[in-house]
Amino acid sequence: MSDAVYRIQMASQLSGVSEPLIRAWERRYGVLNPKRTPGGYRTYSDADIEVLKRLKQLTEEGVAIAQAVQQLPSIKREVRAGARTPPRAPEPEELEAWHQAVLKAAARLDQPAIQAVLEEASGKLPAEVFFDALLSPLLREVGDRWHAGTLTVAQEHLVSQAARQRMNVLLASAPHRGERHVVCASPPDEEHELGLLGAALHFRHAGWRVTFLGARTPVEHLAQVVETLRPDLVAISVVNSLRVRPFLEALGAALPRGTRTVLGGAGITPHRELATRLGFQVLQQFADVIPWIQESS
Amino acid sequence: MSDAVYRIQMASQLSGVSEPLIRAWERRYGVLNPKRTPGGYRTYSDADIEVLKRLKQLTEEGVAIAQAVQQLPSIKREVRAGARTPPRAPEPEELEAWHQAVLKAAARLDQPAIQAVLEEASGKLPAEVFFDALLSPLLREVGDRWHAGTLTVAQEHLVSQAARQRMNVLLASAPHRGERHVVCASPPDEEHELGLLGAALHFRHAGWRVTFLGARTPVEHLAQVVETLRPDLVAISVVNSLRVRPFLEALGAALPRGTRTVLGGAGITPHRELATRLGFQVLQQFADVIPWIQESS
DNA sequence: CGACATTATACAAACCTTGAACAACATCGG
DNA sequence: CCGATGTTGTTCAAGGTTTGTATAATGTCG
Repeated sequence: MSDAVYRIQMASQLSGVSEPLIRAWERRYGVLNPKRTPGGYRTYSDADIEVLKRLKQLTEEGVAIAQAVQQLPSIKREVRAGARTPPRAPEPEELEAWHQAVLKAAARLDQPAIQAVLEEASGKLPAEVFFDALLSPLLREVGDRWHAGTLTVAQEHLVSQAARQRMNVLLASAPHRGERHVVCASPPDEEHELGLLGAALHFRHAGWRVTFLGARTPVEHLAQVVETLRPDLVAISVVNSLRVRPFLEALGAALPRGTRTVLGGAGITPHRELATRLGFQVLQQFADVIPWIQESS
Repeated sequence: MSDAVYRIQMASQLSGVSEPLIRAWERRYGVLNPKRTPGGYRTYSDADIEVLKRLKQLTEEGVAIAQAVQQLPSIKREVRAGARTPPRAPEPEELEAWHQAVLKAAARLDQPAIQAVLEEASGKLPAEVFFDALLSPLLREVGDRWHAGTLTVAQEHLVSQAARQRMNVLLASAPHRGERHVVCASPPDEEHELGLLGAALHFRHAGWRVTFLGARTPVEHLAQVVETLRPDLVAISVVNSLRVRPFLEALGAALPRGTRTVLGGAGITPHRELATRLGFQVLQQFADVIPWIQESS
């Protein structure tokens, strides 16, 4: 509550709640009592933004705003608890401990132990933070070590198998409903599914309806789904697929005109130009969906 | 948690009871006394939703609503205790209803609906029964229909994707530790993972420690794991792998002498003889692990 | 001055409520 | 077997509530 730094326009952009609506909520339900400048301008703090985000999420899940507001005390408690740890690195020591514990268990090929650590961590962290701050760096390191030869294929697979399983659990328990609809998929010969799972998780928590087709999706399959469901967005993750070029061309031909499509993952970088020419949007990493999700259509 | 947050529309969606019926039940039998907003709108809590779900289940089983209502006190006690409905033998009609519901949702390409049905079923049935009596036949039918051309590739994938996700959730929440240790895997070019997941689930519930390597396991990977962990058993599922023969030969060469190995799945049948000669045990279907699990010691 | 905010009022779409009626079905006495 | 009666889920219309957005007139900031 100390630093009230954002004006209403910025608060609106950061939270995804429209300006008039923020004022309406304040007037009608007394949500937030933003400090005012001498001239009467509202100023919002980071905590205020979080509250707004949470309220928006609740309404998108089908809870009426009037009822959502009644939960304000618990929401604020949540926010305060979440704010105690910096959003970037929640408890760096604990994260590092989990990180090392997984690597140790992997060295022993002890899958139950890997799963146990991931389960503990995913229980103590918000799902998205779990993915962004622990799982994602962990798998990057495991991949690097594998390339460097200090980790065997078995160890690498064991970790990614456990990670995939945990992500499936998180995804299944994430909110389901949403106005906007995204279809998540990867090329037919793509083996890595985790980036896509991470993206799907972010979308769900941002209030999207997610249809998850998974890695190794035939173009024909994807086209059928898009044609029938007409999603607002198609999100495609490319990591180690080898046939990106034919895939992109087939995709361009198969998708209905005007389908908004975003591509992400390490594997897309070499084909950025082709993808752009075909009308796709390209992200450097799939982590970059995060800001993109907020941007409204 | 007595927060009454859902309006009647949401309560209807979440419980599966139609809006007018919720009101009718309230009017006629005094079921639930939802709080009201100042304007008179009903608001329901999570516990209310559970009660509605339970009532719906009872009526669908043939219990008259008037009778079901008399059980309300015990229902509410159940809900308050958070107790799941006691596991019971799968009712053929209910199974059939779920079965059809999934097929219908698949026809609409409605993945959230598929997931919802599977989630409901897996909550009401013991995990193994859920797999054996619902998921397994369901996927066989979906596969058949796909071959027959009455189901598109998209619909088939959507169902198996949702099934895989649900199985991952079940597997993650199954008991972890055990005396005997089994490693579950499939050939490097195997695409179907569900049979393997089912087997893993059975093993876990039978008290085994399971190391789950998943579909598409390189032989090298499997060999490393077996060599290090020295499991009591290696279980391998083969469904639509095309290179079974080289896989089996590589496996025979790579696994340590005396590794007890069991092979199952539709894809193994043509190679039964070779497998037996190499010292592997062959099951007709992977469902046959079930007696096998118990038998061994 | 231009971009941005403020308040107050208004409005339409989506949503909910009540009460009554209705159709389908079972049960029971004749 | 028939019709009467009760149960149960659904449908409809009229009228109120909630909620996001729009407008106008005015003020603040850099």
